[in-house]
Amino acid sequence: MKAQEALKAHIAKITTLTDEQYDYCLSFFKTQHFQKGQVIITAGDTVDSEYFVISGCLKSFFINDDMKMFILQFAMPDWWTSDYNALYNHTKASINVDCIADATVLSLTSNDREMLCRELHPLEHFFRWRTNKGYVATQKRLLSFMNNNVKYRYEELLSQYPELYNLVPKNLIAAYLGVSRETLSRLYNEK
Amino acid sequence: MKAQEALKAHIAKITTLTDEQYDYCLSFFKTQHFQKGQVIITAGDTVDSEYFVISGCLKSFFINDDMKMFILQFAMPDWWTSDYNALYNHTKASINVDCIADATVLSLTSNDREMLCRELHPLEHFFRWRTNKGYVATQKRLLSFMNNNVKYRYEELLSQYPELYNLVPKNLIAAYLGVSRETLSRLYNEK
DNA sequence: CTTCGAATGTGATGTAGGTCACCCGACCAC
DNA sequence: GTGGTCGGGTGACCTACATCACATTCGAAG
Repeated sequence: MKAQEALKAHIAKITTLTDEQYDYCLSFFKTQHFQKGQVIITAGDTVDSEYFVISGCLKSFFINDDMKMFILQFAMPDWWTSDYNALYNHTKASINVDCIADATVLSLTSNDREMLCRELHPLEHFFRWRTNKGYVATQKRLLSFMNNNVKYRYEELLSQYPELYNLVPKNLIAAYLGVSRETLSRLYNEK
Repeated sequence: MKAQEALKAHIAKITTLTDEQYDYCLSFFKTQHFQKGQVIITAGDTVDSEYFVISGCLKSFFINDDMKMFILQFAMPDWWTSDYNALYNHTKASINVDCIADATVLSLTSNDREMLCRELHPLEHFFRWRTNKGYVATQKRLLSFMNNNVKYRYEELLSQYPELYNLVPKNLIAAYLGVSRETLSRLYNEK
């Protein structure tokens, strides 16, 4: 199946499993389809899975007391997303995940992940690598946040992910950059 | 030895090793002492180790083109620090690490870490856990950055790590919060 | 004791970005 | 068609914080 092949290729970049091991692993992943607008994780609910994006686009975001939205991540193909804080600490979700563009994902429950990591050392290696990549990327983003103004961060984002420009409405881009949509709108029009 | 016992206890919270395995692991860690002001990692140099803090305090920080400093992390006892981006991607360091308060640390080279992870599955599990913790914490900090004003973040920081108040000069606190020291100074005096 | 520099406080002024208000046009559902 | 919602633009005004300049305190080195 196509979706599983994509995940297999993704894992194979980092670690090596036998075909039997792949089949075993992949049997715990569930293919799911989401439509634009569909909610996947709701703040306050319990979370038991993480999601590997095959196609389409999800977003993970936080809503504060003033109902303002802050986007943690646009999850594009080959990316993973969930509320990892809730997932690892077994607490209620504090962030939301929903679907921005019709998506196909593979979902894996936290229990199954831990079980697979216990049974298959190479897979634990893979997940260590993956989390590490997320950690480094988040640190970079934090630094850019402290260091650079909105304009710079906007151009940085679009040069890294040009596809976002057409895929995602500007108010969501603004929520990712941590500015108001008005300010973002002024950036590329004036000057 | 005392330092090694602290690390052993730290690892034991997450995973289980036999005494022989502990001895083996710990033999790759090197005890080092640093004095206040001493530099541990310099941006531009190569990085080959990460550091587990036994006592004292280190900071990891970034210096931008205007020579402004941004602090990524105050590394207190039981914390790990390094330039993980450089360490994992084998690039030159882009951040610096130095010593804020006389410190004892255990250092581990990246090569040894990878080798130990390969040989000892439980240790790979430990490192996955640790990175995950850092990832979640950094995401939280990023959200707080987008969401909260300086005053809130200042109080959040001090309520979480009250010992910083006496240990660390205020200009470093400001560099962690991403504001000027003048603004921080005004926060607790006026009002 | 004196000198120096680091850490800190504080006033005056500048500015990036937020907030509010209102606008338009596109795309539905009915 | 009409009404509603969503994405997006723009003007007027506000505010949090930066920047610059200078003063003060205090501890370490001489």
